[in-house]
Amino acid sequence: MNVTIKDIAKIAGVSYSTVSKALNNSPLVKSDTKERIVAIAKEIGYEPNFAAQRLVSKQTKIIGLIWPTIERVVLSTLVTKISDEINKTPYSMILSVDPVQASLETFRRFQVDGIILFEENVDVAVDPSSTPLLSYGVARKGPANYPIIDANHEQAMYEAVKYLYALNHANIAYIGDFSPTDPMQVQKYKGFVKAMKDFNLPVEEHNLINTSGLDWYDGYTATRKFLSLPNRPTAIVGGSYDISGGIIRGIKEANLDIPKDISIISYDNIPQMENMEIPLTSIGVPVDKLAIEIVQSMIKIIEEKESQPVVIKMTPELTVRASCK
Amino acid sequence: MNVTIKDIAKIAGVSYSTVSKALNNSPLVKSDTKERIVAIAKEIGYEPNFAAQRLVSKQTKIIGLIWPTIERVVLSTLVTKISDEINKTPYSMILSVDPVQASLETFRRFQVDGIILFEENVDVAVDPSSTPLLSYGVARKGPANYPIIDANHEQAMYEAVKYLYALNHANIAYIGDFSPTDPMQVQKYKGFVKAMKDFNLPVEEHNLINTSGLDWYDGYTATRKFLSLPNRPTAIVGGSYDISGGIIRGIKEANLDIPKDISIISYDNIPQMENMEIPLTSIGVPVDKLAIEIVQSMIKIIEEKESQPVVIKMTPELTVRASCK
DNA sequence: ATCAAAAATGAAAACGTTGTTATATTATGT
DNA sequence: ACATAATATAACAACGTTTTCATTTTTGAT
Repeated sequence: MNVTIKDIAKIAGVSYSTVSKALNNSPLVKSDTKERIVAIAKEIGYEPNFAAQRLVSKQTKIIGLIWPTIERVVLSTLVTKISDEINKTPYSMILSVDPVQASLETFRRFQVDGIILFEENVDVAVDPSSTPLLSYGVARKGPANYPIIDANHEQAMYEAVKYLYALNHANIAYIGDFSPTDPMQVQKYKGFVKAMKDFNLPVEEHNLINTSGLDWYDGYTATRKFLSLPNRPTAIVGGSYDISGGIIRGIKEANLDIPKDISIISYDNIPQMENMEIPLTSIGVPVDKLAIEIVQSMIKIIEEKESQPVVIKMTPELTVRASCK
Repeated sequence: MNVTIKDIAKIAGVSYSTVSKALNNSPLVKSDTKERIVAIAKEIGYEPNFAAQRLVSKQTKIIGLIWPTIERVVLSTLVTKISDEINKTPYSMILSVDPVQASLETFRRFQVDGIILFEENVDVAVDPSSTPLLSYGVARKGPANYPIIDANHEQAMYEAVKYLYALNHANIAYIGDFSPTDPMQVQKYKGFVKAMKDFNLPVEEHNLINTSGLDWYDGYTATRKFLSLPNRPTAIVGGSYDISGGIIRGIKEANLDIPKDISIISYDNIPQMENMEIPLTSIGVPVDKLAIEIVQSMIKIIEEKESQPVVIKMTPELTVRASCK
C-alpha cells in the first residue's frame, strides 16, 4: 500500500490537512512545520495520488496528441520534442494515432485537459464549448474556431532564395511537391516564386520541378530527370527533408559535387540535416522552437480558458551547413 | 459541469448506488431498471469520471511506454501499432522519450499500471516489487527479473538463407551490422552462419559484409564496396530495413537488376517493405503480431500479478514480394 | 495581566465512483 | 395468512486529495 498524507500526518503529529497545505507550500502553515513535514514526506517516499488530486481539482493534467499521419521523420521528431516539452511541465501526454474523429472521441472520454492536433489537410469540426484544442497546421481562409500554429512556409522559401541570391546564384530551381490540394506546399511554392520575382530572377519551367510527393524517392527521380535537361541550375531549393535526401543522391550519381557544382538548401529545420551525406543548409522553423511554442500555447489555452482562434505564424530560421557556396 | 451518476439517479428516481451497479451491468439490479438507467445515461451523455474510478479501483489503466531511441522507422511503426493495440483495451498509453531511468521515475510518479520498455543494449535494474515491467529486447544470459519479448533473430536469418537456398542460390552474402556489442545483431549473424553451414554453403570473407551500422547509408556504402569485388554473390540478405534500402540503391547504381542479377531478402517485417524501390521480400516477426504480443503480455502481467521473468521468443515469418528469384 | 488581532492548526465537506452492508420489497411454501 | 427466503433497492463508507471554515495558539498593544 502506498504512503498517503495521513501517514505523514501521523508521524509529524499534525492533522492531514496541515500536511496537504505544507506540501503545497501554502503560506497558511508555519515554515518550521512545513520543513519538518516536507522532510518526513521525502523520508518515507511519499508520492501524491494522481487520481485523488485529479478528482478534486477537476483536471487530468493530461494533454492528448492526435497524430494521424505517421512515419515522416520530421513529424516524429516533432512528436518527440513535444513530448519532451510537456514532460517539463506538470502535464503529461497521451498519444493517439487513430483517425481524427475517433481520437477526439477517445480524448473526450479521457477528459484530457487539452488536445493537440497534427493536421494535414483535415478540416475538423470542433465544438468550441468542449476541450481546448490547438492545431499544428495551415491557416485557413475563414479562420477555424480554434487556434492554429503554422510555420511560415512562404517566408521560409523566400528566405531560401534570398540566401542563395546573396551567394550570387542566379539560376535557382525549386524541387518540391506542387500539389494544389496541400496548403503547406502551396505556401512554399508561392514563397519561392515571389522571391524569384522580387530579385528579378527568371521563373521558368526548368527551375520548377514537381516531385508530386514528399518522399525520398520523389526527390530522387525528379532530380535524375532534371539533371538530364539543359540549362542546369547552380542552386536548388529542396522542398522537404526527405526530398532533399533524394536530391543529394541524384546529384551524386551524376558525379556532381555539392556545393562545388550545385548548391542545395532544404526546407525543414531539424537536427538530422547535420547527418546527411552532406550536411544540409536548411531553412524552416527549428523543430525545438516549434515544440516549445505548441506546448506553451496549449497550456496557456488550457489555463486561461480564453481560446481565441488565433493563427500563430512561426518565423523560419536559416541554419547554414556545408551545402551552399 | 459534467454529468454524474447522481444526476442519472435523480432522473431515474433511484439511488446513485443503483445507477453505479446498473452501469456496471451488475446482476444485483433488475433488468428493467438496468435498461432504463442505461438509456437515461446515454440520453444525457454520461461519461464516467476517470479520476474517481481510478481512485477507488487503485488502478490507473495507463501503460507507460519507454522509447529512448527514436527515429528508426521500424521502431516508430511498432510504437504506432502498440498504441493502436492498447487503445482496443480499457488501457491507454503514455509515451516517454526520456532516458530509461528518468522515464521509470516519471512512470512511477504517475502510478501507471505497467511499463513497456524498448531496450537497446540497456540493462535495467528493476525492483521487482514495483510496477510490472515488460521489455522488448534481447534475452540475456542470466535472465533479467522481468519478462522479455524477443524476436527470434537467429531463426529469422536461418529462414532467410533457407529460402534463398531453396531458390537454388549457392553464393549468398550477408550485409549487416556485425557489432559484437549489439546482441540483436549477434543473433542475426549467428543465424546466418549456422544456416550456411547446415546447407554446406561456403562462409568466407566475401559474403560477410559488415556495415558497421544500421542505417541507409551504411548499407549503401557497404554495397558499393562489395560490388567492386570479384566473386559476386547471387543473393543478399540485408540486415535491416534501412540497410536494405541502401543495398537496393547500390545495386541499381551498378546497373544490376533485382531480382534478375541479384536477389535480396531483408530483415524486418513491416508493411513499408512493399513501398520500396523494389518491393522487398522480407523476413522477421510481423510488426502487427509483435505489437499484439507485447500488449497482451503486458496486460496479462498487470492483471495476473504473476510476472515470471520469462522470455518469449517470437517466430519470424517470411513475406514474399518481388525481390528474389 | 488582559484582550483583540493575527497566525497556525484542525475538522470536515467535497470530488465521483465502487463495493459492502442494511433495509425494503416481492415471491414461495405451508 | 404467515413466516421465510430471495430479490431489489437504498444507505453509506471508502479511496486520497484540496479547500473552506472553525478552533486553538501565539503575538503585540494596552
